[in-house]
Amino acid sequence: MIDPAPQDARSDRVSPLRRQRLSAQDWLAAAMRALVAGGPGALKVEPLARSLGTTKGSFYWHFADPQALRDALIALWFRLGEAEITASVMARGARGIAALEALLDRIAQPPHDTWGGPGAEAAIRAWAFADPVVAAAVTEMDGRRLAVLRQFFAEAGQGDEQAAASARLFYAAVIGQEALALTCPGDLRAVLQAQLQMLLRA
Amino acid sequence: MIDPAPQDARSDRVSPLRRQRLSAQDWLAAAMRALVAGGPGALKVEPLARSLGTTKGSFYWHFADPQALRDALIALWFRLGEAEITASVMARGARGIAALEALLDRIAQPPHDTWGGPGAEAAIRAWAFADPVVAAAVTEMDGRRLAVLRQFFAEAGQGDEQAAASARLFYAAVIGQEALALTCPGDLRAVLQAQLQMLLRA
DNA sequence: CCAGTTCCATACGCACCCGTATGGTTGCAT
DNA sequence: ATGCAACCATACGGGTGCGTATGGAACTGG
Repeated sequence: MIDPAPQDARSDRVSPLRRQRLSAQDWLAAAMRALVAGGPGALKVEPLARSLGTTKGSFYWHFADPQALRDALIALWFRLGEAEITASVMARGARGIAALEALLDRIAQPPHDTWGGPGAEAAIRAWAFADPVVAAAVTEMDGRRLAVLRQFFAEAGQGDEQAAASARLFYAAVIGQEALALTCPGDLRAVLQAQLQMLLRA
Repeated sequence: MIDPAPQDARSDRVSPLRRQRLSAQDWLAAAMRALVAGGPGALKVEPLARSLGTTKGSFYWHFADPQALRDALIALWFRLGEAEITASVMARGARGIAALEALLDRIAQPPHDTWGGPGAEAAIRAWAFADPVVAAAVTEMDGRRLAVLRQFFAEAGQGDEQAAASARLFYAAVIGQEALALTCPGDLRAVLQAQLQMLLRA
């Protein structure tokens, strides 16, 4: 095929973003991008290797097998999501409405493109269809987030039942808007702000 | 219309999942179930054939190739979704709040398991990640649904801008709740009813 | 410069799926 | 019954991804 010269140095590799040596993080970032762009079916070793300008020889050095990559990817998403929560909870010890608004700011500012960008959340949630392990992680994450929201609404003066309902409606709005934003763009922050105002008036 | 007439069950061949002869509808139903259960990656000819107790020889009789199956599947979802809309719009010429409540009843009653059950909507939406054609269909569907909702909220007395915002929030709530219901079960109808009440009070 | 470790490229056997070609089977009409 | 059309099973070549084995390149400290 393409064999112009005997093994010259790497300097003439076609890949523009070719790094000399890769880390497990690089593979995870590539996997996340592939997941967002192509769904779970894109999490294959050899295509990922091509997207990184390397071969699967590198992959099997950093990971035992594709399942290990998947596990690490879910764990990474979970850690980032947890950090998201705690960072907002810890924000100057905010409580109640202040905490909710801090959380809203955090949500309106999507994660870095390195980790899949705005579509990451929806992609992970979509992935849960094809993989029970992912589904379990998403369920756990949903539970934690709902618990935090419930607490904030309770601190804002709502009763237990009302706070639970508000938490669910707010969280559903976030999920729905994030999914909707991929097809029908809109001002995520403004819409969620409106939803929050409504819920706080109830 | 879409339901195939029940074949006369030949009782001498009662092999578990084996029908004597299959139609394109049978393949579409199997594909929809596979999509919900395993994601887009499960839309492969030979696995589908096995799930139907037949071989791909049958598939390539009814469809030109896997892409034709995918196209037909999207078209089917689109037709069913459109029917859902028009059936609610046409419901005794309901308008405004009555139309919204009729729509809510329709949403709370998920489609038949033959076409993927409650997870179908979310599965299609997830599929849009991996396939631009699906993404286009989902975008089109979102636009139509939002337009209908906007009209209903306007008929309920809201101004253009307010109606648009309400439509978006209600639709996001539906999407979010459907996604959430897969991990954290809850009373879909009650939650959406609450959201609708809130929106109509604004 | 050299040895040791870290990281990657290549090759190979295996398995799965695709798409076609071909012949066989079933159902229906005459 | 018989002939035709609809429908399905099987076989085959090609492609792609998996996982391992093995040699070599790139970096490190001495």
